[in-house]
Amino acid sequence: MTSDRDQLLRAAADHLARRPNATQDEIAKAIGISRATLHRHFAGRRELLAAVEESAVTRMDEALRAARLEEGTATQALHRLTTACEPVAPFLALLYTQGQDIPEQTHPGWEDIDERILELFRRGQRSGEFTPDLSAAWLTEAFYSLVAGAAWSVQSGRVAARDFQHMITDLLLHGVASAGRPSRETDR
Amino acid sequence: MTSDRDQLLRAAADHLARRPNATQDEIAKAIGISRATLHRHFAGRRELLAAVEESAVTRMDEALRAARLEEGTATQALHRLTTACEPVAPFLALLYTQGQDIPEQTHPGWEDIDERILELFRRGQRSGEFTPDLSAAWLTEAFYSLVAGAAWSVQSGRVAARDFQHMITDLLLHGVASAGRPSRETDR
DNA sequence: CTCTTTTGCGACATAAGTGTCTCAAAAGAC
DNA sequence: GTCTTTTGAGACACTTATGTCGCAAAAGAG
Repeated sequence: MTSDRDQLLRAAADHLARRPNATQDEIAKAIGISRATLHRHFAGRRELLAAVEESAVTRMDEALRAARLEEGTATQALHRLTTACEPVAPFLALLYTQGQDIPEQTHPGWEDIDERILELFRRGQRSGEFTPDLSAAWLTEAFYSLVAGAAWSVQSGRVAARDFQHMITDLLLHGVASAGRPSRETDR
Repeated sequence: MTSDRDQLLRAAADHLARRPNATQDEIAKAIGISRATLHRHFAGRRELLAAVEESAVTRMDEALRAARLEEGTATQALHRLTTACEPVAPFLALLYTQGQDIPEQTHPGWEDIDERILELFRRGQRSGEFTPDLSAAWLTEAFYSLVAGAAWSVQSGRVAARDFQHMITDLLLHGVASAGRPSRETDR
């Protein structure tokens, strides 16, 4: 039984998102391999988390590239961003459980990622699509929070995976108040 | 130097929110007491987290009671809820780092709390104030996510504490898109 | 099929963190 | 001021988890 490292990483990340204090022994059991094998791939918790983060940064980078945030309206770009983030969401949810200082301080890649998302919100504000009443910093934080929250809800079965993109962007763009909400076609 | 248990709990929770894997030794140092004293108040990590959760449930219960969610419009109630949650937000942020299964499974109090928030969103949907396009389950999850995200942002200095209530409810009610946003007075 | 690589198991060594205890010092109460 | 309570420090015992190793079995490659 040869294990695909990426698959192991994903399964381990999933388990850790639910049980952030899990031991290596517990993780190994949960994903169906031996502790020795887990150790051969990720020599301890530190290295496992570092691999998760590395993977998250790489995938977020790819997602952002695929989303081409400078093209089209800011609203369209936000849709593309959310869709592109979906496969990375479980990783982001896990990183949230490790504390807020990890992303910013341990991997330089986050700075660039944050800056690009921040710039999207700023662009939307400059173009008049997005309100200037809420700071771009808060909007970026809110975006991450909603993505992580959605990932957890999907994982726990409270909401359907197919609604991921829609529920985040709909709430982020239009909020919950009925008054002022666009009809279904106005977004595009 | 006599330590106030509640104050210790608060300080420990703050530290743990930033460093979820911190040892008791590290926590004790960070909050300025000895490990022995920390142990006298909270006999180990398990007991510390249990105290945090107990405190969070109690405070959320009080917050919900103070917010009187059945009174007035759902929109008004949401404002009151967010304001009332503010002092509990750092505890909620910490509980997020401990995994999503902790709140629902370890303390029965969360069920009641969740149900009351869920009911607020449902009430808003029934009255036509809130859109039926987004599930109440997602809205409840999103509410928690934004509260935790705001708590982290305030803690890290990225946004100002005085903006807590406004930035959450504004985003949750109206979203970020300029089109369709109410003027400043339409909320009340 | 053979040969190579990967894996799991079990045992034990090692490391890190927690629990416990004593006692003097510090702080609180009156 | 005296007496009581709380605290911190240090030492050591205990617990838990991780690291390491050898080797046979399982799996993969050709």
